[in-house]
Order: sequence, then structure tokens, then C-alpha cells
Amino acid sequence: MYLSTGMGLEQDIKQKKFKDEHSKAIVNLIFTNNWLNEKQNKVFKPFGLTVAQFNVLRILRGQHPKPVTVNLIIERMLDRMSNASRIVDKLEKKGLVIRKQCASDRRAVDVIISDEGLNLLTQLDQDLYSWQESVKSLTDEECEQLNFLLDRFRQSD
Amino acid sequence: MYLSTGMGLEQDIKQKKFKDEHSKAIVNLIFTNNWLNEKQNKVFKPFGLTVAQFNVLRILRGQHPKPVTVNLIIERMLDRMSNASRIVDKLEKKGLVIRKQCASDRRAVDVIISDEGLNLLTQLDQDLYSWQESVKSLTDEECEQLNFLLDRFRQSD
DNA sequence: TTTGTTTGAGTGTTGTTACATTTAATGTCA
DNA sequence: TGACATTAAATGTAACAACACTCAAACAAA
Repeated sequence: MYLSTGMGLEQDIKQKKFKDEHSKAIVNLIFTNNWLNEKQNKVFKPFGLTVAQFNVLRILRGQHPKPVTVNLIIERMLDRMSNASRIVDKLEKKGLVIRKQCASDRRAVDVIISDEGLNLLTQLDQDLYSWQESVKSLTDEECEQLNFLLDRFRQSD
Repeated sequence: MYLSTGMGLEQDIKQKKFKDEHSKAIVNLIFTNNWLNEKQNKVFKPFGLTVAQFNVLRILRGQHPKPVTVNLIIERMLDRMSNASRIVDKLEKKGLVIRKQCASDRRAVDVIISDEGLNLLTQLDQDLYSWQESVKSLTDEECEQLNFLLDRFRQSD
């Protein structure tokens, strides 16, 4: 599934026509996200990570060696909140992160990426980079344009 | 969460800078999809439908009164396959669709949207339309551009 | 201090998804 | 025909997400 025909959304989902370009854009966004997600999963799977777990690790690496509270993780996660706690659980069980009570606020929990976690990410980086290159089909200018449009897309808040 | 600052992705997920525009586009796509998904769920919730269920109903309405096999539903679904069967289950339990064995191929199952299902969609249409208008922040031309870029984004297959 | 409110993290529950497997019907072709 | 492969749909399962709730720590303020 999700083999693009290279002929646009209508062919990909076999729909004849959309009411207007905005309706189509909504469907196109969802479809493209699924397409992307499916491919990303395949990259992370050999490393035993889900996309969500990887993103948490990446956040932790970004702050390393500073600890990061669960709250900060939630703030920076791309996907729905709430399960940050459980994701950290999983990562802890795999030895990829270390969790300890925060000294200055005993409600909070400091999370740090472990050496093992850092190593895993280092290994992953290479594969991720190749993957990204392999799916890149837009020019830099087009990417910029896409980012501009997506940012504007979310402006109705 | 997901309150856009109206200042672009970096602020929204509090990340300083991306490696390049392509990396940013990938994250932007995921983030925008989550943003959209969260909003869509709120529209469908009062009707007791998930986005996936709605999409199946819409496919069925598109073919009504012709029956649609589960396979065809899978082909046209935006999101991951495999659960089409179970989604149809749910819809059947709610009386929104009718399922019966296909006459010409006894492996296949014909699914038709029921009158109740059609009614529900009619009610939903109004809310959905208002919602779409309320989140529309791109011009028609920009939507067209976005569709063009998203279609091209998936071209690495 | 005590009382009430807010905050950070974790938990319980229910529904959903991903993936593999199953079962029956169909197709194929020697 | 009979043996084998393929297809359509359903199901088992483990992981995951959504959402509400709990619980202890911190804050606020009378």
C-alpha cells in the first residue's frame, strides 16, 4: 500500500474529484503523513524503537548532559501528550535513559539519556540520514515553500 | 496543547533550528497532521464517530447505492489498512451500514451505507463544512500550491 | 499554620493500530 | 480433476493512544 502512482492524490486514493482545493489539501496532508509515517517506522524498527520513542530520545540528546523533566518532554513532543511518562518507562527499561527525582522540585523527574542511548542514536543517525536523502524529492526552495504553507495552514488558532 | 503561536514551527515545538529545510518539512508535516487530527476528532466526537469511521462512511456514500467490498474500502482509505473489517464491524453495530455476502464472489462482502448512515452524514456535513471554513487560513491558490508540493513530496516511490 | 488551588508525574481503562495468522473461496495449470 | 497458489475477509495479539483520574508536592493567601 501507499505506492504512489506519481500522479497525484486523486490516483493514489482513487477519488475522482474534490470539492475544492482546501478539502483536497486536508486529505492530502493526512495521506502524506501516513505515507511518511509508514516509511519512518521501517527505519526505526530494526533499532527496536517507535517514532515516538525516537523523538523523546532526540529531545534528550538535544539537552545532554542537562536533565530534562517529563513536562519539558511533553512540551516538545510532536505527537499527542499524556503518554510521555510511559514512553520514558519503555526507554528506561531498555536502559536508554536514566530517571531520577529532581532535586529542586520533588514533584518533577529528571530524565537523562544514557551512554547506551547516545550510542544507539549515533548508529541510527547514519540510517536516518540515508533514508532522508532517499525520500527527498523536493528542492530546497520547495521545502521552504512547503514549510511556509504548513506554518500558515495552522494559523487559525 | 497545539496552540500555534502563529510564528512558525520552531516556536510551536520550541526547537531552535533544523538541520535543513527538508528535515524541517518532515517534522512540520507530522506536527501539522497532529494539529489537524486533534481538531477533526472534536468535530466527529459528538456524532460518536472516529475519523476513520467517518472516512469509511464517506466512501460508502460515494458509491451509494452500489455496494462496496471491504477490499475496495481498504484501497480508498487514507489510513492504514487491515482494520477495515473491524471498522465496518463498528459501523454495522451502530446500524450505519449493512453487510452481506457478495453474490458473485462468496469470499467478498458487500457493504452498503444504511439510511441511518446517510442521515448521519447529512447532519455531519453541515458541521464539517463550518469547521472547514473556520480552519481555512490559506487562499485557494496557496492550497493548490500545497497540494502540488505534497504530491511531489511523495514521489520517491 | 491551615485550607484551598495548581502543578508534575503516573495510572486505569477503553478503544485503536500494526502485524501475523487463519479460513474459506477462487484461480491456475499440469 | 487434483494439487498448489492466491485472494478476500476476519481474527488474535501485543503495543499504543486518548482521556479521565489519582496522588503527592508546591504554591498562595488568609
